[in-house]
Amino acid sequence: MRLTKAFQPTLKEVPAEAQIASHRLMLRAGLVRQTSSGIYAWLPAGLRVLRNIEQIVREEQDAIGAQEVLMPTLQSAELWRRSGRYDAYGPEMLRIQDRHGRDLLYGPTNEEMITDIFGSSVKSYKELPKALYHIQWKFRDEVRPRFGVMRGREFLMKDAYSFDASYEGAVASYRRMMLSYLRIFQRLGVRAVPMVADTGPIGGDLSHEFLVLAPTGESGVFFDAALEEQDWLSRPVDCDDAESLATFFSTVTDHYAATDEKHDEAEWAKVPDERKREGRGIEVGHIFYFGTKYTASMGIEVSGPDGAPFHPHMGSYGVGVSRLVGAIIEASHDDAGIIWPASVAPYRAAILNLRQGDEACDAICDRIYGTDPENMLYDDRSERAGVKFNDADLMGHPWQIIVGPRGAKEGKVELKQRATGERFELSVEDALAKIGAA
RNA sequence: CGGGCAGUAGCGCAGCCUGGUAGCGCACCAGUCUGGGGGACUGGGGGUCGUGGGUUCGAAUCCCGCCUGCCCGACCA
Repeated sequence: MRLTKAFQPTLKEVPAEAQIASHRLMLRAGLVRQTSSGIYAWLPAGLRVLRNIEQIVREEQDAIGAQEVLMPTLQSAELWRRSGRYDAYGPEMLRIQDRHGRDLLYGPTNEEMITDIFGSSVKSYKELPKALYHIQWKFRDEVRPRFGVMRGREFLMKDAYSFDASYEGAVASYRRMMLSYLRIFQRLGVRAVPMVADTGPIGGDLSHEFLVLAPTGESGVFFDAALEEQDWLSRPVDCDDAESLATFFSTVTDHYAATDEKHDEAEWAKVPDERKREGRGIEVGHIFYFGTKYTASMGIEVSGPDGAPFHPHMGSYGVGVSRLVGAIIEASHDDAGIIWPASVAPYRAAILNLRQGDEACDAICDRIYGTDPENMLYDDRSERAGVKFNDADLMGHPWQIIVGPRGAKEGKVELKQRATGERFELSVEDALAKIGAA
C-alpha cells in the first residue's frame, strides 16, 4: 500500500481520553477510533492486525479438528429463557426489541445457540465428538469500559464449543483445546501462560485462563519459568490419542502457575527460586469444561450405544481477538511506538523514501515495493525524513527499508529492524532476502 | 453502582473566577527556502463554545436540568 493512497491517520498528540500505552498507541497509529464508550471502529491498519490474529486462530483451531461456523450477533430471548439465563444474566446483557415487540439480545456468548443448533441436528453418539467455533462480535454492557479495546463493551471473540459422549471424551477435547491455545499465542508472538481458574459449581480442575505477560496487566501472576520456555509448535502431540494428550497436559499442569486470586504460598515455595517468575498478566483466553449444564437445561439428548438417550458433555473455549490487539501492544512497545510481532503486523515492512522525487530513490523504492505491494507500506509522501522515521516507529512495522539519496547512488538501502534497532546497509536484493520477501 | 473530573477548530489546550465582537500551539491549504529523526518564513481556511432552559441591554463566562466522555473503587472475557 502506498501511504499517499492509504487511509492511515497518525496523531502526533495523544487524545485526552487514552490513559494506557496500548490505547494511546492504537489511537496515535491510526488503528482504531472510538465511537462510543467501549465501542471502536477499526481503521485499515487495525483491521489488518485483527484479521491476522483471526487467521492464526483459525488455522490452529482447524488443526485440532474444530470446524468454523458463524452465528448471528442477535439472538432470541426465547433461547435464553430455555437455559434459564435470560433472567440470570443481569444488566450486562444488552436487550432489545424488534418492531413486533419480540425480545432480542445482542449475544454476550453463544452456549445456548450452539447447543440448540447442535441438538437439533445430532442424534447419535456416533457423531461425537464435535467441536465448533466462530469468530464473532459480542456485546457485554460493562459498567465501566476502559483501557481501549482491552475492556470494551463490543469485542471480537473466538468462541468454541465441544460436544462429547463422556467425561473422558470431554477431557480429551479440553486438552486438545489447550494445546491449540498454546500454539495460537506462541504464533502471535506473545507469552501466554495457562493458569488454573475457578470452575464455579462444576468443580474439578478443568478451567484455565491464559494470561499475556505485560506490566500493565490487571492480575498478578506467579508461575514456573518452565511454562514460558516450552516450544509448543514443535512438540509432537497426537490429538486423536488420549495418552499423547495426557502426556502433553501434564507438562502444563505439573508446573505451578496462578493468578494472585488463586495464589498458594505453600505450593509456590516448592518452586526452585531460579525458576520463579512473578509479574502481571492480561487475560486473553479462557477454557473450561462444564459437563451437561446446557444440554441438560435445554433438553438436548443423543442416543448412546445401548439406545438410551444421554446429555452430551460440553466445554467452551474463548479467545479475546480484539483484546489481543491491545494486549500484544502492552507486551510489545517502547517510547517511540508499537513493536509488532511479525505474525500480526499490519505490514511486514515500511519503505521510507527519504527524498521523494529523486530519480534514484524513487526507482529503488518502486522496485522494492513492486516485489510485494500487498504487504509493504510505501511511505511515498513528500514529508521530511524525520516525519517518516517517527511514523514508521509509531506504527511498528517489523522492518523499515530506508532509501536515501546517499545510498541510492550506489544501489544500497538501509534496513532497520524495529524490535532491536539494528541497522544494516545492504543491496536491494540482500535487504529483500533478509526480510524474507520474494 | 459509589466517589471525582471534563466537554471551546481535526488533536492538545487557554479564555470562565471579575459577563461586553472567540484565542494559542500542532495539524490543514497556497507559496518560497529546506531535505537522514516531527524544519523555517510569508499568506490563508476552519468554531451551533455538548445540549435545553433561565438571569441580563448583552452569556463560552452566572444559575438549573439533561446528554456525552474520562479517572479511582466495586465488578468483569
